[in-house]
Amino acid sequence: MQGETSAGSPAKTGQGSTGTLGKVLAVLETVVSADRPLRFSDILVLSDQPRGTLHRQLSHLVEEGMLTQDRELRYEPGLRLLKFAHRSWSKNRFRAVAQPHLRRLHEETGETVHLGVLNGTEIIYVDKVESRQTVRMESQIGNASPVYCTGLGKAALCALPPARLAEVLAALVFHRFTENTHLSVASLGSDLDAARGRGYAFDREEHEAEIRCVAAPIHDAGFDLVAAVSVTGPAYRVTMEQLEIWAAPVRRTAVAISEDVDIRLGPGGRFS
Amino acid sequence: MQGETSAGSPAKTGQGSTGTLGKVLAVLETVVSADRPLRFSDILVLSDQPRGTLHRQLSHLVEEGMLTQDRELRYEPGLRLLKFAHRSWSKNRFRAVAQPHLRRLHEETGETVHLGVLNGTEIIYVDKVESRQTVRMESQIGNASPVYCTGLGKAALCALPPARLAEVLAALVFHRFTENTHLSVASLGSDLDAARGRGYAFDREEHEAEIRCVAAPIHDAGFDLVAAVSVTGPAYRVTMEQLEIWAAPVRRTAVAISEDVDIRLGPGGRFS
DNA sequence: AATTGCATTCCAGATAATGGAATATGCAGG
DNA sequence: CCTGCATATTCCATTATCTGGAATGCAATT
Repeated sequence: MQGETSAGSPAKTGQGSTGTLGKVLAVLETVVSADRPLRFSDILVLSDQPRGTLHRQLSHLVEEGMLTQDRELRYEPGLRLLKFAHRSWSKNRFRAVAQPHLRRLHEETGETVHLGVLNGTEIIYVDKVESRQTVRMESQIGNASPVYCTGLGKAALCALPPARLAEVLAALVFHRFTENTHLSVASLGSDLDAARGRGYAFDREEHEAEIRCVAAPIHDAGFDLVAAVSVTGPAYRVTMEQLEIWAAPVRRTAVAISEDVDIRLGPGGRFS
Repeated sequence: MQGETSAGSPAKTGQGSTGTLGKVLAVLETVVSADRPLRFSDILVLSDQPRGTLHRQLSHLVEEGMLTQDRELRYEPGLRLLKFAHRSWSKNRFRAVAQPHLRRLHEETGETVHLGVLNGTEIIYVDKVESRQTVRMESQIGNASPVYCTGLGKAALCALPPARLAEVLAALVFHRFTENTHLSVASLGSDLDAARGRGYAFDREEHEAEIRCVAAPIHDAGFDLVAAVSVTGPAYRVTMEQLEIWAAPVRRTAVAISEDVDIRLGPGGRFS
């Protein structure tokens, strides 16, 4: 009953079990995911709803502040989403527990540290610590990336019990981001086996060219929460040798967070 | 038809015109606003829905990833909210246009700079620049504060055409945050008149003790977007005299952003 | 075993969502 | 000024979905 919620692929989310809510959220997701404001007819093509229905759904979303309309009638994400997210983020207990550990890891390595939570076939970035004060949420927080091409994603998969891993693997849809991106379960699988053996996973410019990282898995006692920490940097500065050196502190951090989660959040103290 | 959407008071949001969506979002807001995970019966008391209905709504929200349930059956905000917000924030065109101006203002003053958008009777923090790398979204981004006790809020109200100002004032519900908080429309009104005259508003420890700020209004040509910039700091370091000095650069920044919005986003180029 | 305090499920009836078709609106070019 | 085209918006009979009071399930507690 709580298996494959996730909101996996960008395509169709609410198949029907959530009634009208699923459909409306699918529409919302369509608009929010778009990289430009969409007009009614754009959305009509992207969604599989009939005209009248879609129009009412959009009106309701606007009226509720989840979407806004500009003067040219195009739809854009609304401010209420930000409001929701702020609360959701600032009260996330898992993040709060992990934060001091991330800080420490950042001090040891000097590079950007990320914390991501496994959500279906995606990793959602929940926190980050970086030196340059380019800063802010802009970068990553809330961003969702595929599991198969990120250090965080692969590390998280390593922590997963076999049955659940199989589910995730079966649900993957591969997309080539760089020339190193895994494009098959076979290829990904052997990488995962190696990572599981070592206790940490690499991202060898698989998601973005010139970016590398090491990541280690985090999980709570019941595997309700599966996550990962990573240290990331530009290829010119961060060699594979360097990553091997950082692997130890990254693992240590991951273990420390895992322990803290079980202690501080207690049994049944999920995250957010 | 687009008047008092807003989601004003924390109490009851969806009155019915948005059908079932409004009710579900009200439930979501209840859970997300709470400062601790809520059990079913807690929510039952807070919402005015009957048992069966509420239970189904919560199930649907969980299934869609908007909420999560921990092992003790308590409900917490889900990760999908973060995902939505990231996109909503990172694509916000108004924020992108304003950012360089905020940076410049921060360099001039050395204190924290905020950007907020008026939304009903609240100001929603959309961006911020600060020196200390305490950093990140944690602080404010996405946070919603009342208009009547914040510099940003009062500045934004100054920009409002009389008719719309009256609407907002009529909808206010006052709450005392400090001993300086305005508690009546009369008191707020004369403060606003003074601010309008000067071109900038103060927050004299009205929202939080020991915190002061100066803020100036921003708006686009059609008043579809009403916002404000501010410089904020701790009272021991930031005197009222200091604020008077910063008023000029703050106003300049506000004007520059207003102009940029009309140029760069063009007519009908709303924000988000 | 009985009780209490929950969460969860049921199902007939009420209501709001549906969706195809008609209408309105805005903007070209004739 | 009219006409045609491409949009967005509204209508309304049908029906799927939501509603909500009451019954049931499930664990702790006494």
